Amino acid sequence: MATELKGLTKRSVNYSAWYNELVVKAELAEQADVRGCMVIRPYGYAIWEKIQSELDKKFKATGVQNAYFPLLIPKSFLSREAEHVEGFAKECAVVTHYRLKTNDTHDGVVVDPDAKLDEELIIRPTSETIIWNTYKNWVKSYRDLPILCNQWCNVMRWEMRTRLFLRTSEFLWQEGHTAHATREEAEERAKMMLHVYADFAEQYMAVPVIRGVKSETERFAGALDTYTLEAMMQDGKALQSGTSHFLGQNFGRAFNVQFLNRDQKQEYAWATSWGVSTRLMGALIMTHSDDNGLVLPPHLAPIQVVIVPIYKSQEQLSAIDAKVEGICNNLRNMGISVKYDNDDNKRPGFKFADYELKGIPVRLAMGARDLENGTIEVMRRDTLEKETVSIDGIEAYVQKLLEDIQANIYKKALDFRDSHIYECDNYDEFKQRIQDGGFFLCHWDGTPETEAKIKEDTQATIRCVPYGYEQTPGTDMVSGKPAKYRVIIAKAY
RNA sequence: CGGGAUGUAGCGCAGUUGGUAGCGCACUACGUUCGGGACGUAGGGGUCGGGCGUUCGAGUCGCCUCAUCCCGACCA
Repeated sequence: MATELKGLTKRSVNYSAWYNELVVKAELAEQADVRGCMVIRPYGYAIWEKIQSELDKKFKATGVQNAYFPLLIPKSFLSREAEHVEGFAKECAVVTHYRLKTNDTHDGVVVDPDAKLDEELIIRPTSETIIWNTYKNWVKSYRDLPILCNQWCNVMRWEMRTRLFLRTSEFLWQEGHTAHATREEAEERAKMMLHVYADFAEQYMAVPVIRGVKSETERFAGALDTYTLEAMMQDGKALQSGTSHFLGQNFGRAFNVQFLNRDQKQEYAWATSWGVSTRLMGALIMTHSDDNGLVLPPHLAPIQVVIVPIYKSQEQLSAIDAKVEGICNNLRNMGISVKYDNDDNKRPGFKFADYELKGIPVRLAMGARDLENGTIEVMRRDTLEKETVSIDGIEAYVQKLLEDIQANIYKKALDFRDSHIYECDNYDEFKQRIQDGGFFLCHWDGTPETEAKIKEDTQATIRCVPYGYEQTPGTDMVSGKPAKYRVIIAKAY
């Protein structure tokens, strides 16, 4: 992959993976001083806000309400659910003290040993435990159900290894936690949220996703079923982009959330949880970016259109200002976000390159020539094509162009993905070809042993049992045993 | 937690056999420029990650330590 960006000198040369290093580091985020944490710059955060607001609308349309629960979780809560604690124990940040004091030499502070907590507190890696401990007080009757809560918050997982946006120690996400009176209702909710995520990924992020179910070993800690979205990045690797879990009665039992059902019997509540994180921004970058930087889908771009004036004198600028003002107003009235950059400190060429790096879908440029001819230059970020069009009807033209871009980058990503999905029935062939990336549809006998062998031999994992693919029985390429269906196998981030 | 590497100006880096710190970009001022990351002139900015040691003298050598990055195992 090319890494050299014109004008960036050596800043760019060091990054081999431009799509998750250069663009992100240069424009959206940077590493904080704390291990594996990140600083999200305002422009990057604007993208996250857009993701938040659009997803939030979709959640609310299904009856979900937002709430907020504590950051700190008593250590004992985590161990109430056996699998859950096992899954997260190795990556928890722990609060042990509540006070500092001045050191002996009076030039710094130390932890006050007298301020040790009786019970340590865990910085939430996820909030099932503290939320279900709260639900206990909310649920007495089937009439109290369902509870459909979501929270937008940060969580912390002290990962061995971090990657910007994909696996940071601290990350922003939303986590939905629902409680239901029946198994069917909970399962339905878990599946429903997967489809909410999938629709969002495809319609807003223009990221095609495969919906499916995780194998037992890849399941969330404490879940009976984990539904997942798998997206393919430009290097052919899979990125898990959203999960929804059917948790059965595990947390109801662990936190004693019982209710009297219609048959007047005590029953444990049924649970789901589902989440997406700032990892989605990683997916966005790694799916669409090119050598000129980020390519944002119009439906998510904080700025959809940027207008750059080209002028030699203040008089010319004033004339352009006047002309552009009307266009800006019209576009805004159509619900299109526009930035008119008449900042005198930067030259046009710089602005062009800069907004391309930022992924602004459409750029309009107006200069003296255009003033004379009644035209304007339009550039679309996805193909970098430029054309000069009449200023009459430019607003409708831009509106249509934005939709074209949205559709085009989705199609481009979809074509790429579909041309890198292969059916494979021969293990030796598989082992060789998987090294170049791609998704492999292979028969699986359903055993963890086979799964482990594939992982050991190739580092690839079973991503999911996919929906939407016609399934025929066959033979497991590893074990030779009969298999009921094909699974998606890929290398993953 | 194993293996590898790196810490020098805001960013990216150079710094030879030890001799008192430099380059590009960025930044400031002025001028010329302005249709694809402009140019000239003049400037500002550094406890060389930290500590201890060797030495007349350490960015450079030794030991310790901290941090970050990359590759694995673990994970959204």
